[in-house]
Amino acid sequence: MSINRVNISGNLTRDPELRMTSGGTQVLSFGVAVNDRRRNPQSGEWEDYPNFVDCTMFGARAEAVSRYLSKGSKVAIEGKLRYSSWERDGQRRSKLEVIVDEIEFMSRGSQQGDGGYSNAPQAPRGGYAQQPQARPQAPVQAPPTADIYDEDIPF
Amino acid sequence: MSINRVNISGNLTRDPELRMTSGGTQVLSFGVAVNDRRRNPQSGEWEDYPNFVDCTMFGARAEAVSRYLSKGSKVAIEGKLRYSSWERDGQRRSKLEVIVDEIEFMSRGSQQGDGGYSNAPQAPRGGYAQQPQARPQAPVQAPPTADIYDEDIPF
Amino acid sequence: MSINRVNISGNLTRDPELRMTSGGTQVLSFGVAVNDRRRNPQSGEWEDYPNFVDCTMFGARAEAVSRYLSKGSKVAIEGKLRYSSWERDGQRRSKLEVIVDEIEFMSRGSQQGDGGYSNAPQAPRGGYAQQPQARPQAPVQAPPTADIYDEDIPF
Amino acid sequence: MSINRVNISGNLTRDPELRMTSGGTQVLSFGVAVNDRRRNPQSGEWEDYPNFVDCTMFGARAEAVSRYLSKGSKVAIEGKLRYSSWERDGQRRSKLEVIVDEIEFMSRGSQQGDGGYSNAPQAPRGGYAQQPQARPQAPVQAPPTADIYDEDIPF
DNA sequence: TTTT
DNA sequence: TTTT
Repeated sequence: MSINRVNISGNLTRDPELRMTSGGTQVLSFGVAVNDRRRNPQSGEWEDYPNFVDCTMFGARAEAVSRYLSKGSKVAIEGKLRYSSWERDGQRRSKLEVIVDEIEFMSRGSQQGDGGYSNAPQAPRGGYAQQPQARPQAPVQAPPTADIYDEDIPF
Repeated sequence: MSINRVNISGNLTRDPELRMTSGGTQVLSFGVAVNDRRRNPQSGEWEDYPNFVDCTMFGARAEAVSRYLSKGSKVAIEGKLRYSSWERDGQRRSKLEVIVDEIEFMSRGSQQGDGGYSNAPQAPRGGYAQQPQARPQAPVQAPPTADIYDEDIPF
Repeated sequence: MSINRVNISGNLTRDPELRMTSGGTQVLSFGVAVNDRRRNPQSGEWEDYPNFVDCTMFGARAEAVSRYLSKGSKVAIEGKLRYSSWERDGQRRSKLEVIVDEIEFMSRGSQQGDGGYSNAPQAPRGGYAQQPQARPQAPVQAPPTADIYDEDIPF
Repeated sequence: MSINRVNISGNLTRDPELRMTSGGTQVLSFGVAVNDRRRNPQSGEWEDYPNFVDCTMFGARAEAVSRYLSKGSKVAIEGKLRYSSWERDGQRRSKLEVIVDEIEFMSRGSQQGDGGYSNAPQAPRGGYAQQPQARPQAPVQAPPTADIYDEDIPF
């Protein structure tokens, strides 16, 4: 009917949260920081400006995916925009988020202590009862940037 | 660096607004309703759920484009997500919008009185000083839907 | 699994062809010219370079859509890339095409004689038995471009 | 003008090739296999159907990127479709490829011998004179798939 | 011509 | 704040 398509890549800003609708549908929520590299008008330096995008994923895959994602994980996502609005304290609020159709893991998250990075998903930790929120919060280790810019070229 | 790409189609929810930054850059703002056709769980009827997407376009094309768009215009847009946040009344607010890289006109808006439809952009009305907001608000004439669904098929 | 997403807009290069698989699935084939506007390095003039993209659409919607499209129709398409290869005369041949998930009509095609353009889909001509290939081949009337460029701006 | 946007992810089918136009522009060519997971109609098993997509990247980034990619590397790509045609042996030939605007590394390729995986790009091996084609062809070590499917869920 |  |  309409075209509604989003493709983004970035890092999870928090551990994903898994919940269930009353109808039994699994719902996974997480935030993705999509960095925009721009030159700072003042300093002239290149800086990353994060675009914080809330993402929601439904269904059985949501549950499976949740076990492989944590804060810091790098992902590529395909989905669509979804608008919602509500009222709070007499004020109209609204948000725009991304409903995830496809997700690819570009790294495991920050849970490992070895300092290594891997495109292999982390081994799922804990049983199905374990809530993602219950994971120990390891210090976030910034992954090395995987992108190349003209300014990196030494000639 | 990151991938950040949005493709949407829909109808303008209001006349576009053109303004200028202090640096002289033209900025065009408009809203697009991207409809999502879903079956109403209660009634079982097909219904359009609108996703309201705020769009911003920069530069000289913004000014040109503004003369061809009005409330109701159907457009196809390519752009990227941009997040911004600010504080109001001690409350943190944020929004996600689409920065427009490419726009295509799929109809003229609602300004014509002849009931005809055209994919030709409306002739630009008025000179450069005329503000889009100043346009007379003609009654909106709904164009027939241009999409075909399985349920339309009579066999 | 993988991300595979294409969004294009352009004009049909020929009337669509509808056929049926042995399994009874409807298959619609058409070509879309996606114009790329580049400056000619010799003349310095802006020129449109067409990218010819073969598109295929499956299922009941394919049949319905076929009645609203003809050579010259402007469409916006969302789909995915599909590769296929075969052998002919001992030579390996391959092609890349777009499998259509979503299509939007941006104009009716060239079948009308009035020279007018419309974003209303053409009234379906003929009953269900009528094959698209049977349509009289009207001369193609180039639709006016619906896009605005910087160079159009008279100041 | 037109919308022309492609987002894909997949694995390099060969080491990238870097060349230079007569005008001094760097051109990087590589193939990407974008897998489509479908159930085999005969066996009922899930199988990967590869879509082989030729990719071309221009400019200084092309040269930089070439040092971080090799056969097997997983990438996410954003770009546009480009059609070209030519004549060979009196036969008209054409191809559709993707011109790369953005690339992200989702793994290093197959050049390492340590069996480890990393989302960190491989350290660039060799000086600028070294041609990608000159790289020793290490045995390809398949990374574990980074995607989760419903059928992986053990309940 | 093909990757995982 | 909303379009069709």
